[in-house]
Amino acid sequence: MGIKDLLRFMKPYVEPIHIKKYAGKRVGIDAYSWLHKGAYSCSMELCLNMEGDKKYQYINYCMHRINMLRHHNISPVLVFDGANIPCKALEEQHRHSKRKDSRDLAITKLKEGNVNAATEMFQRAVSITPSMAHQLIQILRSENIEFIVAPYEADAQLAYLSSLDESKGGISAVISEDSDLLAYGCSSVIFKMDRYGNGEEIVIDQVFDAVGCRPSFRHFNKELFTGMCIIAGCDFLPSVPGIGIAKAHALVTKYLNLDRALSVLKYEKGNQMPEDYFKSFKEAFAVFLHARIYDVASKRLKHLTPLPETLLHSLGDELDFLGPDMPSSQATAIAKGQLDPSTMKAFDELPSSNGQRKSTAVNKPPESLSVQPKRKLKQQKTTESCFTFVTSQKPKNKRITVMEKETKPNFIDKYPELEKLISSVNDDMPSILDTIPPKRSSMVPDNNPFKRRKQTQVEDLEVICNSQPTNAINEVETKSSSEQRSGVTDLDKFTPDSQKSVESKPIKNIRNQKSGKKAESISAKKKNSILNYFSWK
DNA sequence: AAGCGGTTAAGAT
DNA sequence: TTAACCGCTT
Repeated sequence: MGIKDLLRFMKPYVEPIHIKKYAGKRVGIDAYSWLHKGAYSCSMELCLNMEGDKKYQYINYCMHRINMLRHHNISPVLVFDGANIPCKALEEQHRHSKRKDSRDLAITKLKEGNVNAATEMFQRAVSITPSMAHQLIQILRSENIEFIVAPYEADAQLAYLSSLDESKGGISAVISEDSDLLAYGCSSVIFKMDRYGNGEEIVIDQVFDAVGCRPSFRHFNKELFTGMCIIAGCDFLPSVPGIGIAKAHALVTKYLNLDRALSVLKYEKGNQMPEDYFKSFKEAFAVFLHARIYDVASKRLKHLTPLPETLLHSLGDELDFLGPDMPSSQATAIAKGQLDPSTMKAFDELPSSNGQRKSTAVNKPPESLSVQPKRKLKQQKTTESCFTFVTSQKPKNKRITVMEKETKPNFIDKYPELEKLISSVNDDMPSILDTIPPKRSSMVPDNNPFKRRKQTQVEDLEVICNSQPTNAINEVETKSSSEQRSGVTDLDKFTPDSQKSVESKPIKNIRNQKSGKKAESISAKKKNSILNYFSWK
């Protein structure tokens, strides 16, 4: 996922920070990455759609982090993925089938009694369903936490918000794990943020401005940077064999012009280059720079950055690969979390995550459990456990221990029979949670557990942060004319001589040998050349 | 020197 | 599931 090796390559520009750097600011969050991490701890419960509240622990995880941010006076803005864009359809399909395989294997292992192996496979099998996202959204609503569901890629939406002034609903930084954010043009991205708020930040303007730091990005701009990312290999277009991030960077640095860089690339690697590479490149470029996003102010879909008429033309007036446009009302309903962006059905009418639960109760977030008449006692306890982030008067460490111990001893005892396991887990759980006084959540915890641990760590970090690289003197700046730079990234000027090659079959190379069948069926569609590349994966 | 496939160690929940 | 490392290839 993301841009191959980009983060490693950008290492010199990574700065350890603490999130409190953004105190008083709005910060965007790639909700999917949190949902996914949160789902690890309850992957089996989610995969099997087991009864009980354990499967809502991912919500706990997300809220924990949200409250950590709020503790530092940061306004979180959670951004959810919408529909898949067509160019990602194949990859999604692929992931889905891998997850299904993992799930089947997990169940087999479980039946065999190998719980450890089963757990591992369940963790590979979890997928984040719209239903899960919606459950988190319901909590966010009730807790007055800002969120938005992107029409398509959350990354693009985050990049758009990142480009807006805070006074216009913009955000000052993005928390994510995905290097794609940089390719989308986010100005400030925080990677690997832990539960205390420590993370690694890349600020793209600092990258462009840095003198004497290698690799040098002097004279780069966002378009060139995105172009470099695509050449290095991204989700939408694999790199030409033998080309990685370093070569891509060297090419773009040398010519500061994507047309020329690609021409040279074709000259040097033409024989290994798919015929429609240029067109695919342009489409990938459009995905990164002109993706469809939701504009809150106008309540409409817009392009991340305005799409030049000429580029539109050179793409054959064909923008389906960005996902279809949609009416304002629909886009708004999606953005507000009222419509499932994939099915376009209202969320309340959705069946539960795997579509087979009888009771609606299990489909509701833990918050609602206190009004469920059935199994009241147990559920109230667990409900509380789902909100430990908010109020606990207890020391955090104690809580964490409780949560950890809650699971394993339980299902280990029961593994021999899957059916029993599914139906009865939680029903006779040891009441470890009994020791926790049932308290109702309050939004802003004064006793926020993140505080203590953080302060010491943060101070250490600040020392690190202040030590800037000072080897600047050695850097010899390459002279390049500004005329050369101006407009050089204008993709409209692309003159690929192989536009029609979209219809041609993908060139055989190492990557497509395994999936030749798929590749052909796709090229038969001859719709979108990016798809041809996906079939190679 | 860079890419790339394979292996291994460390991390998280 | 990364990240780091090794050895082989270009």
